[in-house]
Amino acid sequence: MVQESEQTPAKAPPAATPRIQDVAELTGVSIMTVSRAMRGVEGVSATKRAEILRAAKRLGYRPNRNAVSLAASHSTLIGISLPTLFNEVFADILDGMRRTFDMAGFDLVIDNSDYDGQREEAWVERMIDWRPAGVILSGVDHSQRVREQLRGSNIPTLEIWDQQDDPIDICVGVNHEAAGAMIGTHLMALGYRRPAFVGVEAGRDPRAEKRLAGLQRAFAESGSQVMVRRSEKHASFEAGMNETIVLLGATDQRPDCICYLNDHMAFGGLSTCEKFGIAVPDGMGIVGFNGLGINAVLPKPLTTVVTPRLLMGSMGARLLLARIHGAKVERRVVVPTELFPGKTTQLQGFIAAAG
Amino acid sequence: MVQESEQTPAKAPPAATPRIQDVAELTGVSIMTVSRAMRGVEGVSATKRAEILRAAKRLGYRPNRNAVSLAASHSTLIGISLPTLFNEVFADILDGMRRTFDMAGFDLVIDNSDYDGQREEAWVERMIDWRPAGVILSGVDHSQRVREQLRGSNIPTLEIWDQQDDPIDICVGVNHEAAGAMIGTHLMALGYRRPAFVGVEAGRDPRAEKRLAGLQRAFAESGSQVMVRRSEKHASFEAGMNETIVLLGATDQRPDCICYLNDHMAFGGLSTCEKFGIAVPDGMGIVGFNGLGINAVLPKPLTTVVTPRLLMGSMGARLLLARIHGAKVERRVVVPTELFPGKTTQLQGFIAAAG
DNA sequence: GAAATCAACGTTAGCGCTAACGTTGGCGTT
DNA sequence: AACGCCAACGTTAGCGCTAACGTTGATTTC
Repeated sequence: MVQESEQTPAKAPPAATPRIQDVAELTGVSIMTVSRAMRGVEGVSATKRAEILRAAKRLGYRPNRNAVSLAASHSTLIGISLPTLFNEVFADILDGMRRTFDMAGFDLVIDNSDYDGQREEAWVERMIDWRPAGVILSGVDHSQRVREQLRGSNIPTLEIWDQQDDPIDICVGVNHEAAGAMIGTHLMALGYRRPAFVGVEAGRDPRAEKRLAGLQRAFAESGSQVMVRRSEKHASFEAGMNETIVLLGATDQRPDCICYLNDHMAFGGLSTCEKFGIAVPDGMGIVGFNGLGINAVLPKPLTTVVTPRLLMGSMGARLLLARIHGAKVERRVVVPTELFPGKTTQLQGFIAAAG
Repeated sequence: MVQESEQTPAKAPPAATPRIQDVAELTGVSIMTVSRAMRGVEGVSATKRAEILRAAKRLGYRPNRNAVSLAASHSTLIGISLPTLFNEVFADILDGMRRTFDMAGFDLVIDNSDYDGQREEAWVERMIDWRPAGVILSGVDHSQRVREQLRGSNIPTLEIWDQQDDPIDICVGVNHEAAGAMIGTHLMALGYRRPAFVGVEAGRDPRAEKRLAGLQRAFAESGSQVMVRRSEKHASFEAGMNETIVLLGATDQRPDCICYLNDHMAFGGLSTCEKFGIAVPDGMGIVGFNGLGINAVLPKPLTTVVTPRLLMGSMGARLLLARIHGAKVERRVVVPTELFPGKTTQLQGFIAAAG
């Protein structure tokens, strides 16, 4: 009989989580009006909007994001791939971006690739399956496939921390080659002639390689070769110590200054020199990179290059947001770096003793 | 005329991204069969499955995760809230979990709360809107609202790094109070009687407070009070230096040993002591926490408590996965810690010189 | 050899929302 | 008074997939 369906109102199985329908019924409007009210788009009178919002709050209604994402054909997720999380640089960049995305209502899906291109490639592919509002990659060195996939799917993409003329979409970063050259020029002016560089295995950190290239270019002017040591481990205090020990052991051609991949490594190098009784900066110049927090309290602050990581993060985030909202934005933003002359290099030029 | 619709086949607007429908048409089966084949569930012959998979690959078809999430009433996202990312402990825990979730096809939505309960609360609420497969929180100290929301929404929840009898759902962690007591007992056995503790502001790190409580409980047996210094900054090398300087300045009641919130702080303390000409361990005992990487290469390794962070991460991840798949699992797992006697505390008991 | 069984599929009905378009009634215009 | 216009709603048709329940034909059972 027809009665049955009336006796058992099919509409409301005691739903645990309220749906938009429930709010609509409670307020006596259509679900479309609720949708409009919730999203804050126009087409609802102020009175009704307030009423709907009150009802939603009373029911504890919150839009199901999966449904929103499907209906809107894109999610409010932002995918972000970093090489590693245990690194002050990326932690700072992330921190700079977080607030901006948070306030705009986006959630971050984070992955760390361990500096592995394959992993990044696989992750980008999976990320696209979420139809994210945007994707953020670190650096500008990505496989052709990654570039194609992101461009093809038309997802706003930000490359951060490094930069180039032809980014996938937009980029905000430091000119690493120039930063390296800046260090080299500075060291040459101070009279250093036997430079060394301590980094990690080639390919593990493309930005560091660019800085090395800049360093080499600068020193080439005085005909100086840059000795290069690459650690197989992370760019840490420990690795800095180990590689420095090796460099100090080269008695025939011991360098007169060492540039490190970052401040942590440089601090390890500084400690090693002091432990071995080598005076810094008189017997050895030490240069770090990034201007990390640790440098502010070291008894002997490192000569380093300060990178504006928080700024880069927030700027990148705002740019990507603008891009997501369809605004025309700069494709390439180069943020400035600054050389900080610490106490681990000479104060002024000196004549290097012949090797 | 009716012809129109036939002349313009409405089925295929030159879709950029292929849908399940496209694969179905290409293979000549229903979309349901494609769905089954893609997900690897039974109900498809091996031949047809292979054929479908080949077609999907050829078209570059990948399921839209938003649609999957909506249809399945839950997503393959795992929300994870950490107090901070710039911290080896949480980076390690995250690292331990990552692989497991990665292989199982889950993506991580990460947030860092900056040790702010309000932020965590807001994030949990927003996270639930994604109907995530699971949620991971750090520690066991959460607001009542967070507990209710997660329990009410029936989302598998893992609390990690700390533990208690009544977790929201399941927990995997260290017994911090016991670890603190272990340190205290050890120090007392070595003859130390004027202990100090260096941490951060109360409430910022509940785990550290529990360790302090354990330390106090142990030392109470010998009637010793624990001097407490709290930094307003992060628990870093720098903060360790600063607070140690203050403690060393207390000439009337200078402590004979200092326990730090973590190894980084302890290293800062060690450096400070050496800088001030205070012999370690003879003039001062130094104890860290966690057994971080840095300790492996320090010339004078710290006495510390080693926490199995990677293990905790992978164990937690596997447990949560099992929970997600409906298995009955332990609600509470306490992972063991180990005291590592370094060279920053006495090797055996000594009679403390009277203050 | 008829009924029962079971892989291997297909059909139907949504998941919970939004885009796009349709409707209504009040107000100004000439 | 007839018309146009425009807020302020409602209706319709999906977004792309899966759960649950058919259907079918070949194989098994006694």
